[in-house]
Amino acid sequence: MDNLKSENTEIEILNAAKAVFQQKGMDGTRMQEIADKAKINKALLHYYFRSKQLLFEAVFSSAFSLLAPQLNTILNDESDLFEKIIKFTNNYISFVIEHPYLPNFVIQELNRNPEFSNKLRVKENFPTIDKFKIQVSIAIEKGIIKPIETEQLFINIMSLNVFPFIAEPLLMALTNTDKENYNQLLQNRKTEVSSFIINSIKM
Amino acid sequence: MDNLKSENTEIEILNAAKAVFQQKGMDGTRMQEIADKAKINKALLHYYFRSKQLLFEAVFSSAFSLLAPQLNTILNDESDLFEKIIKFTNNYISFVIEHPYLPNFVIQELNRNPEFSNKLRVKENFPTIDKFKIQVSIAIEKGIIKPIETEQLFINIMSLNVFPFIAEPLLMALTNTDKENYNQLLQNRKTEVSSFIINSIKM
DNA sequence: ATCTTTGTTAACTGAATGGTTAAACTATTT
DNA sequence: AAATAGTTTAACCATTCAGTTAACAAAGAT
Repeated sequence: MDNLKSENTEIEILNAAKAVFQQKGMDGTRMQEIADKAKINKALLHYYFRSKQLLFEAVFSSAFSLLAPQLNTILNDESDLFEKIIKFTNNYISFVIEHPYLPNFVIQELNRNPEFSNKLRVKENFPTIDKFKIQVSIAIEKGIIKPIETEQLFINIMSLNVFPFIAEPLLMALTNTDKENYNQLLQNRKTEVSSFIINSIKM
Repeated sequence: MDNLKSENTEIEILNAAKAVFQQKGMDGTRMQEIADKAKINKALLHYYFRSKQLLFEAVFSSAFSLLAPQLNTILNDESDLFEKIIKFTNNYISFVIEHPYLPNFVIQELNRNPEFSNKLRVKENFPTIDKFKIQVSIAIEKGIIKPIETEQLFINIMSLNVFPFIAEPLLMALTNTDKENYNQLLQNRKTEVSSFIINSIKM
C-alpha cells in the first residue's frame, strides 16, 4: 500500500488542526472546520485520531515541543547570564513572529485544564529552573547583579517577552497603534527588552 | 410591582454569568450552567438578556468597567512618575487577587474578536496613553529617567504586572512552585515589580 | 485473477445546546 | 375581587456537533 498517501493525509490533518485549534482553542474549534481546511471528509479525522480530544492532545504536544527548546535557551544554555538574556529575547520574538498563536494557545489550554501541566512536567524534555538558579546565585555572589530571587527574574523575563504577543489587541488599543506600528514596536523589543532587564539587575 | 424581585433576579443572573463566562470564555460557557448557578430557569436568561451574545456583552462591559480605572491609575493619575509606578503595581496585584479571571477574560475575548476593541475605544472612559506620554518625555528631558519610548515602558509595566496572573499554571510548572508558594511570589511582586522597573529606567 | 487490508466518503445518529412557547403564578391596579 | 401586567417554569423545537456506519475504492498479497 502507498503509505505516502496516508502519511500525507495525517500531516494534512495535523496542520489543519494546528491552525484551527491554535486560533480558536479547544472549545471554539469544530471538527468540520478542520476537515474542510485539510480538504478531507470529517470521518477521516476520527479514522486517524479517534476523537477530538486525542487530536487536540496531538496538537498540544507538538506545540509544546516547539516551545520547550525556546525556554531551554534561557534556562539551560551554557552562555553567560547577560549574553543569554540578550540571546533569548532576540530569538524568542523571531520565533513568535513565525508562530503567532502558539504561546497563547499553550497558556490558555493550561488554564482551562491545569492538570495538564502535571502530565507535562513528567516528560523528559520539560524545562526546569534549577540550572538557571545556580547561575543567578553565582552572579549575585560575584556582585555582577543585584540580589533578586531567580523565580522573580525568570517571571520578569517571560512576562516582558511573552505578554506583548498575548495581549496584542488590548495593547494596540491602549497605546493607540495600528498593526504596522505595533509590529515595529515588537521588532524593537528584540533589543529593547534585554537592555531593560539588564539595566535593572546589573550592579 | 415588586421591582426588587426582578432586580435581584437580574443581578443574580449577571453574577452567575460573570463567574461562568470569566472562567470558561464565550465558547466554553453553557447557558444552562449560568441558570443553574443563578438557581433559576434557563428561559429567564433569555427573558432578561435575550441571547447568549447580549448577556456576554453585558458581562464583558462590566468587566472592562472594572479594569479601566486600574489602568487610569498609571495613565492619568496626577502623581509623580516613580510614585505612580509604585502605586499601580501595588494596587493592581491586590485588585487581581480579588478578580482572578478578569484580566485574562478581557484579553482572550479581545483576541477572539478584535473588532471589540474598536467598539471599546469609542467609549468615553476608555484609557489613553496621551497624558502619560507627556509625563514620560518631561522626565526624560529633566534627566530623571533614561530615554525610552513611552509605549515600550507602558508595555513593560503591563507585562510585568499582568502576565504572572495569566500564565499562572505555566509559570508554576516552570518554576516548580505549588499554589501557596506561587501566591507568596505574587504577593512579593507588589514591591518587587516597581523596584525592577524603576531600577531599569532611573538615571 | 481474487482476496484482504487500508484509506475515503456520504449519510446517518444521538446528545447537547441556544432559543421559544404557552401556561401558571404573583403582584399591582382599578 | 376582577382585570391587568410582570415574572417564572416545564416542555418543546431546531440546529449544531462529535462520533458511527456501511459501502466503496485503491493497493498489496496470494
